[in-house]
Amino acid sequence: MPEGPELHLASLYVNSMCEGVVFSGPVRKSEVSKNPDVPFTSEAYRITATSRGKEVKLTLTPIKKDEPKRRMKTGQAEQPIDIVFRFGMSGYFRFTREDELPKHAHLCFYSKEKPSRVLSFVDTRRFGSWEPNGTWQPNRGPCVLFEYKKFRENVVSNVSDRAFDRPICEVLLNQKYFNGIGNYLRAEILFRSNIPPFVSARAVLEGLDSDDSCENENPLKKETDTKKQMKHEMSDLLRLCHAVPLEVVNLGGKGYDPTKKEYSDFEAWLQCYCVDGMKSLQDHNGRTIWFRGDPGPMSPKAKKWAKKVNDHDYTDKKKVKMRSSSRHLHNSVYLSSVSFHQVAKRKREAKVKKTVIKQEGVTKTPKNEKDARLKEAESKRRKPAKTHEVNTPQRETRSSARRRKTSSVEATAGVAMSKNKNVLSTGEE
DNA sequence: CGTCCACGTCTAC
DNA sequence: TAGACCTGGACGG
Repeated sequence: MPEGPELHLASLYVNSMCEGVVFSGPVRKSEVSKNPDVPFTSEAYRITATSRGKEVKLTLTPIKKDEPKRRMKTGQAEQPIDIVFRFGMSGYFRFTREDELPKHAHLCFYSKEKPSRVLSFVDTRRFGSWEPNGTWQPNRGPCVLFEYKKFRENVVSNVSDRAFDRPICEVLLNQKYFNGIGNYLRAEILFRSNIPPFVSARAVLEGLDSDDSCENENPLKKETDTKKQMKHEMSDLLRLCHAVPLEVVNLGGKGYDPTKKEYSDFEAWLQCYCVDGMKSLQDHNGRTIWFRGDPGPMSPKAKKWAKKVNDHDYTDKKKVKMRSSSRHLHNSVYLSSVSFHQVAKRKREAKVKKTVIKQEGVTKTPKNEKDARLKEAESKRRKPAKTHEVNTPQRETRSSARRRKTSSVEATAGVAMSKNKNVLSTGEE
């Protein structure tokens, strides 16, 4: 669940669920968590939340009574405290009855009522963390959602930073500059801007104005600037870093609470990430980047895999093959956020009908366009084309009809995508 | 059953 | 620039 929009939706969730609720007693941590204890206890306190980028801050505010002395004695808090959370890969908040505490609830706040209700921080994989009396992590930049102006200035005034030497898709995950952007957002943002993922970040960003003209509400200016301006604004990468996550927030808070919603909205919203017909590659940090068309000049090619088992091309290829072919079908395991889960499921189902074929290439020879076209045509023709890997013909059972996205590991130039989102190809070999 | 994969940081060689 | 840190769903055998 956790990129900027989900963190913000989490804060909205806490504020709406906990409005008017009085909490009481100590904050309890699960046995298994390695995060710090939260040394706070109060007879009566309230909880509110705010978010910034990929962090959420809970504020516990004791409700005033008029006997400070007594409270002092019993170690009761008088002053509010903040707890700053990072969600890792699977964190989220839930507010439930005490008897229905979710599995993997690692930090719990109990309400004062008889059968208590509990606000809990749930985190299956435990990559999440919290800091009592914490502040926003100092090395993280301004929030792409709610500090847009500062965010923009921070990037524009620092493009000379070595951090921008890298490909844009990798820089977008740098929280010092893009606090709130994560793996699905970077794919969606680049997709909409039509910028290949592996082009130099500096090349893309330098020349952008620290002042986003969209922010100027000056009507005169609007009039004078025409379509050109609009176009520029729409394609301005930094603006998209704000606008795209905002769209997710606007899909609704319901999209967040795993119990309530259908996640079809979120699924339908994705245009690139895990979408059939899109390509994917591992970036230099081993993260999967989804994109369409040309990967760009700084793409990692197939080195990553090739180098490992260099001599043994059989095993190596086999391995590569497995990844590429099976990966797409599975990216679904997002426990904390059903949305992703559902997304994958839907795609798989849709897949059955469609028949997409793709070709993988991780091997040498980037082929030329003609080949690409031939391949594509070929794959279109034979439906469930098995992808032939050089040595390992990988078979795909029709019955299991798994879904498959295209992947292209090679930096093959953009293979023209057919409009049918289903088809694609990119193969090498 | 085993392998692969996942919305993210972290720290250590 | 690798691992480490974790759990669990989907698949393949």
